Amino acid sequence: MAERGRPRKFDREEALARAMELFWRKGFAGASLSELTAAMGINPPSLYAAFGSKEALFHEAVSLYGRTESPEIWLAIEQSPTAREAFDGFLRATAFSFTQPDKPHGCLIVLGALHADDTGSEAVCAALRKMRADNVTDLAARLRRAVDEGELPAGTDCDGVAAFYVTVQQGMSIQARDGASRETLLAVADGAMAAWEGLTGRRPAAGSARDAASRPW
Amino acid sequence: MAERGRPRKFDREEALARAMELFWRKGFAGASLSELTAAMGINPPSLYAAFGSKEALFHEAVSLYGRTESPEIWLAIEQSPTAREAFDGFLRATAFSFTQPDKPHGCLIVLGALHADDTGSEAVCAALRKMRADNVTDLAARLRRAVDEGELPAGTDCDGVAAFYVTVQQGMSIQARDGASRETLLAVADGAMAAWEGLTGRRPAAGSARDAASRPW
DNA sequence: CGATTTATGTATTGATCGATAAAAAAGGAG
DNA sequence: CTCCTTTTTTATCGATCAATACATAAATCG
Repeated sequence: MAERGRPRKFDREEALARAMELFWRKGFAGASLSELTAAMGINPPSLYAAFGSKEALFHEAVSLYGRTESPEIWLAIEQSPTAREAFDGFLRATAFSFTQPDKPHGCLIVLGALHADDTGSEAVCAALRKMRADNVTDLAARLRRAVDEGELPAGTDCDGVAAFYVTVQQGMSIQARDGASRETLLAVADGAMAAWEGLTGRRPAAGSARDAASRPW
Repeated sequence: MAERGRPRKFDREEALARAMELFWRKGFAGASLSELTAAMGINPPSLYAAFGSKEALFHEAVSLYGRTESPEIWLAIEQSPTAREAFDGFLRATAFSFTQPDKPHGCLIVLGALHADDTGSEAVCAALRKMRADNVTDLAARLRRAVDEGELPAGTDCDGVAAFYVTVQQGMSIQARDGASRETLLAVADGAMAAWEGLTGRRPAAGSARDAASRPW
């Protein structure tokens, strides 16, 4: 039952946290093995013995990120009594999470691996893309609940509204990485909420694209 | 006056277009020299003789991108009679530009170099960041013009509104890269325009962050 | 104790990165 | 033709990439 062999000298969770921070700041491809091992305070063989590979380490780092950095955001979605408060809290918690002092700004899941190319990062890129898609699904589910509960009209385009708010959140990752202040991101959140009534009120029946005849572009 | 020496065998503009397309698809760090030379149909010495370095080639590619891929978007800003039509056209042109068949989806300026780390891409990253910041400035200038012309009230937070719409556009880059359809992006554009009246109507004086006590909803 | 097991530190591995050296090739100038 | 300039092709350069071989160290087991 007891541990066999030489005991590990470093704290696995602590090393993983350092790796997460580096991936968050520099992306999957941008964080090299030498940088990772330096940040984690270990040598390459220890990294591979403990985590398997750079890609496996990244997946664990993303999992840790989801458990430690995002929860306030999704708590707002689940625990707010109304969908409007849920989405407002979602965006406001995002503004706070993306501009924490002493932490990389923006979201690891958005900024961690955008290009499906970088040295065999296809699987990594696909995993993050799926997480981003799941976010849209979760937001849409919250909107459908609001429709069922009578808060929103039956004709609400839940997928479209969810896509809009996720798009704003993803844009906030770029803005945060570019140095936008917390106040600026909160103003962006307010802007997005200004669309709430228009988006969730009675919609013009079918289709979101207006007739193209009137606009040459 | 005439050309001296052995004439160049390849078309410089054509090769640059191929490089732009590859950078657009894979980012600055993700596009390797071997991939670039293969796409451009030339050997490394020809690339360096014609463009100087990978970074200089990227800058030229970004310049070409701005001249060939974006203009419709900024035409909408300058030529629309009202600010509302300007921003609506801006987002709709973006939705079209980001989902062109046979071209990488999303924006090179947003997706080309997000992490200031990748192998000496600091200058590249800073250049794109400046272009993104200039976009906010340009949008804000259009809003100030609308204030001067009486279309928008004097208290309009032009910088805040511009930040909001740029954030939406940047989020559309992520969405487009993730496979969002043109219709989805147009719906997102409609969602952002649903915020127009709320954003450009009379605002609560100073500051963008609300005091939580007086939610108008 | 010796045997076993696991982790560590050092030193590399082959592959690929961005960037060039060197020499042959293709044009105009004399 | 012989120079001169510039581009071409071929074959790399040293640095860095992600990932390991190998021998040693530190623990438990019998």
